[in-house]
Amino acid sequence: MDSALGARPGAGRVTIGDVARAAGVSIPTVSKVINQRDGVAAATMTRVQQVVADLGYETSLVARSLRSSRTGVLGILVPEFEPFSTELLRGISSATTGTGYELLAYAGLMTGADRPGWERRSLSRLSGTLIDGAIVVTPTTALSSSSIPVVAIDPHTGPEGHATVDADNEGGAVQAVEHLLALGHTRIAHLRGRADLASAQLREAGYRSALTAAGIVVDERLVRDGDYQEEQSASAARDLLTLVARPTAVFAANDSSAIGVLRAATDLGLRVPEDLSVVGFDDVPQASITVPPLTTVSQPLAELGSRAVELLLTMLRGEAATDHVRLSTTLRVRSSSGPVPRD
Amino acid sequence: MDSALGARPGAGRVTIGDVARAAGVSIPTVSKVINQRDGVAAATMTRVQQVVADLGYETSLVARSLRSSRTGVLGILVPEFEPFSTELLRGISSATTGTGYELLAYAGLMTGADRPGWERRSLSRLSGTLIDGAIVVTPTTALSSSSIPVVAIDPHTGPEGHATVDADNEGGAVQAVEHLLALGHTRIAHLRGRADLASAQLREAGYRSALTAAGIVVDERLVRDGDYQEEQSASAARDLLTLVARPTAVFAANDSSAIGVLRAATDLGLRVPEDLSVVGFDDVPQASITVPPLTTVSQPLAELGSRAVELLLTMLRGEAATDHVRLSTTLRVRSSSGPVPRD
DNA sequence: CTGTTAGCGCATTCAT
DNA sequence: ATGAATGCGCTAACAG
Repeated sequence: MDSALGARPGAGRVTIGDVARAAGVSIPTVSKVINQRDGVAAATMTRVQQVVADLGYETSLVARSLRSSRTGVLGILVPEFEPFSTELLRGISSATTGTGYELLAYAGLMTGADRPGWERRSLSRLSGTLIDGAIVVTPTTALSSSSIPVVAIDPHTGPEGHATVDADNEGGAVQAVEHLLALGHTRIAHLRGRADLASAQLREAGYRSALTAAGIVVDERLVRDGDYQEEQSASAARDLLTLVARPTAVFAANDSSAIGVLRAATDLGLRVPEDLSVVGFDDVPQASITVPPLTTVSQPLAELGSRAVELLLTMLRGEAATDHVRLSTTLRVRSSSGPVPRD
Repeated sequence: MDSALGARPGAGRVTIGDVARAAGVSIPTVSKVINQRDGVAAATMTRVQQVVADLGYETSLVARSLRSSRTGVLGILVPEFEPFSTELLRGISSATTGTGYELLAYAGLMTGADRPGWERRSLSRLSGTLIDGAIVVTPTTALSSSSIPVVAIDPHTGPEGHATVDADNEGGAVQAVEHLLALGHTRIAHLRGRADLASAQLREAGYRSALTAAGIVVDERLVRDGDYQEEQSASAARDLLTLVARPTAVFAANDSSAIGVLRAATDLGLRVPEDLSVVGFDDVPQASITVPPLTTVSQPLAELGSRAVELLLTMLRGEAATDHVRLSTTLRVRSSSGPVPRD
């Protein structure tokens, strides 16, 4: 007698087998009841449902997805959960509510050498199929051949190759620099982002074209690498701000960089915005609580997320979809930018 | 020649079988190589590793978890992705980085009648075991008998029954009310949260005890239901603010409610803080960008998350752990509170 | 209407 | 050192 087998459901999970045994039917019958398939007597059906309720049984996502091709779950793949991706998540979440899909956000949390390629790995791990479709946040490589529909948000390689939702990086940079020009600044520095990322290249391009359009020749000494990081930006800013002819304004490629500039300025005894104007990019929640509050280019993060969901749902329905959505940015003027200082 | 078999990995996922075939070995051998078990010749090992790299093979989380008991993934279960849970996520993410675990955040996105019990259902779906342990955010029921370690963040039923991390709700409410008392307010109203939630009850208790300690008898007409929601709070606030003896200050049970109060005040032509002081609870990112910026009780959300991770990791290691962590709150004084108006 | 037989992709004995 | 067989929980064909 295999005594210990069915007796103690308290130990582990309740499986479909436990339900079948308790209801006195076979496993496939329970499966049919659960999946609302017909071919089950009404009496059997209610009895099974009763047992399911009693035992608190829930089908295992894992086992089901191994066998069946549809799970009703959308996957969001992010490198880690930081302000940028969590804001996207909010938009994704509200756009998904009521569609019948559930959400599964996955962070590989890769560090160092493993980092590049995280999106391929994560996608591969979840595919096959835990999820019916995926939204990949800031992938650094193209996700061309995947077995499920994939939408990329702000891909670092540009919009080639897959369905994409992104913000107007170049246009946003132009807005930022034009704002500074309008305030009278002419010596405007730029802390660029990671050279390998499309967004960084576009923001730099916007910076250059706005200056050129205003008849200003770009002074290459005023263009430094901030790498999208606060630390590195702070040290680059220190260099910049101790130049003989120091810039009166800095356009940083993202908010983290801008915060680094703010720190450097404070360390050097420069007041913002009286002595130095600073403009960032992204408008993460932290941007409004810096001292002074940061003027920055706002990306509609939540909307980026919801548009990605819409695109993905369209693809899931098998309908043709525009494979590229670009949203416009808006300049959020706060207190870190002001008129050029008179000397 | 079974030509179409191993040749086209582009079609679906690359499975362990594809690798085995390409490397000319059996599936178990590949499995051993991948899981770093010994019993494989060095030559075979490197050959298999080469093929794995070439094909970009990654073990399927799904298949592995069905068979093996450990997945190296921590699950975060949330009702949906809103500001509260995404802030927690950030703390969880940074605390998990470098531990070797990956993160899987799951939102059931239940609405209406299905809502209660979402945590049981989600846990059951992911258990068995996609995840090695779980952090459940604001569960409304006890998760006593689960097959994996579970930590609850801010459980709505109080700290009974499971490992818990929460903030000092009552103490925070006391701070908020004492702040208003210090500003000279005596007619202080309270918009309470959902009656069934422990946090709401504790905040109300703090409100009452702070008033009582100051020798003020609670005026029950000044205590209304806001249900933690902006809409309902706005309408309750409208009632409150049109009373003959209207309150000069409102302590709202959370920030959403406080924002509702702000709206109602504006609609009625009342200035904040000149005519009315408003204090919220939570300090979600939005609290700093309201007009005027909201004075509120700040919960250390990111730290709540990281402490939950620490607790969970301890449990996963099989060590004994204190099963209840309570973090203190701090009052964040911004501009929505001021001295009592003179009349 | 119900139960039997397969097999999803993988990890684990146990043979060889 | 390697491979054949088995089973995880579940669903899809079919057979009774």
